[in-house]
Amino acid sequence: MNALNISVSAKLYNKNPEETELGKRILSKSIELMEEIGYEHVTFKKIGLALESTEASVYRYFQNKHQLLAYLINWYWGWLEVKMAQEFMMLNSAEDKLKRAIQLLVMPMDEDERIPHIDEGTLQRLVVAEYPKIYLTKEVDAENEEGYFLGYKRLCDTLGNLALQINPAYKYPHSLFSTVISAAQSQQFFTEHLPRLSDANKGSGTIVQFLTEMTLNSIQKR
Amino acid sequence: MNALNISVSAKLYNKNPEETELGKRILSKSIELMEEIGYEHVTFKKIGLALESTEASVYRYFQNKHQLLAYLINWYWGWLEVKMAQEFMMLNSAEDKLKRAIQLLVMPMDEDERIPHIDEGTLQRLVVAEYPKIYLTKEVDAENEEGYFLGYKRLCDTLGNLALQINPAYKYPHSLFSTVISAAQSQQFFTEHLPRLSDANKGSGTIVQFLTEMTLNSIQKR
DNA sequence: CATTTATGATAGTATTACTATTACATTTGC
DNA sequence: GCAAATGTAATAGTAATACTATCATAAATG
Repeated sequence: MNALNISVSAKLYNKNPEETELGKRILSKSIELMEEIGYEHVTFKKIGLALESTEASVYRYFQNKHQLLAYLINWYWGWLEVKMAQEFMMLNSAEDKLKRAIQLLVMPMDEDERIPHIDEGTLQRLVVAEYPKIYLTKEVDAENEEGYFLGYKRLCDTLGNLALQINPAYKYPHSLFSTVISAAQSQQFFTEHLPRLSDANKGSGTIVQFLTEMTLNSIQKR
Repeated sequence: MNALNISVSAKLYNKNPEETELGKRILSKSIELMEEIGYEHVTFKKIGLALESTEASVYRYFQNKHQLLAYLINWYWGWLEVKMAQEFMMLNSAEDKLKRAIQLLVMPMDEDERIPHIDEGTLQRLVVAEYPKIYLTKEVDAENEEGYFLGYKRLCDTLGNLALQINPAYKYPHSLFSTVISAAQSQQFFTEHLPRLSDANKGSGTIVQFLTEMTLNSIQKR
């Protein structure tokens, strides 16, 4: 049960929250709180209160709410990639790896006991509910240069390369996997809140099947 | 050059903006302003100022910024559907209609001179930059009941039915087209701001090809 | 001509998103 | 064991935001 560190760009915090107790409690509580009341309704004051600490203390770690969300979401993509790398070791074909990757994107996550201060399941639900908000802003270009989106980009690359192993002539690996990852998130959201926009009833099985078919049909040479 | 009216649910405004001059100017100016400075930076005060009117006047038409955005985006989906219906009359096969629909989702739009107070091109760019924000909130279930997302749902249905004409056994028409419509938007955004997440260089051609291939490969019986 | 409707002008409130300062407790380095 | 650095709490203050309310007036309508 050795510790595991997910690396997140230093531009995503004022002061590294992984390095102090309060920092870790901020991560833990803000995931909870954001998932519970929604990003828009969160303020640093409320986080401070929930921590029995203060607004000012939270500001020491993160410049603002947006940066905090970006941190959490990047952490999640980084963690998913580690998780995928582990699982891929047990698989041989690129196709099996892709299938497994799609499952990991969609299936509810268990707590990773190597990282006690972050509840991965809650974080996953947070990502489903909020992830496009980190790039859909007028600051996207500046933040892109700061590395706000590296986690997402890396994950897309990884999956895109698997696709190219299956069919080196496939022309749209980046577009396909940014689409698949987005769809993995939005289909979960739609299934729960806007069911007319999906064909899944409950559970993640249908979403996995839909995405797997779509992915493999797109890649395969014919 | 006869007028054309796009119907938007009455729950999406306090007072129908299409019915007064000021209302139309509010639509026109807020599209411009939101596209220019971004949703987050818009306030009703700024809209009032841009109109040489007042904050209070804007509040008479819309309860808040979120409702205004929802109105504009619904208007856009409604307008797109009308546009598609027109174009479909000139086409015979469901496949051709789907191909054309994807083009309309992605290609830059010309101003529709039947509706002088709305610049469809600017509105399209606004939708690309902001559309998930109308449903990614904790209020989604309540707003769904008010009809905030009808435009999107109807468009998905329409395209899903075309897919079923091609292959009545296809299992995921709703998921596929909510994915394709979302991807049409996000690929435009990525191409401009996060190019590592797409394979398109410039222009909308590559995006259209990618989406068309993905769609047809998914639907087709094999 | 009377009245409804639309708009403008102004004021006010609670909340948010910060910034700054001070003080104190704890850890660490020597 | 002491000094310095670090982490945190407490408090105060500011500018902007998101509204709500009221009143006056102009224009449209019946």
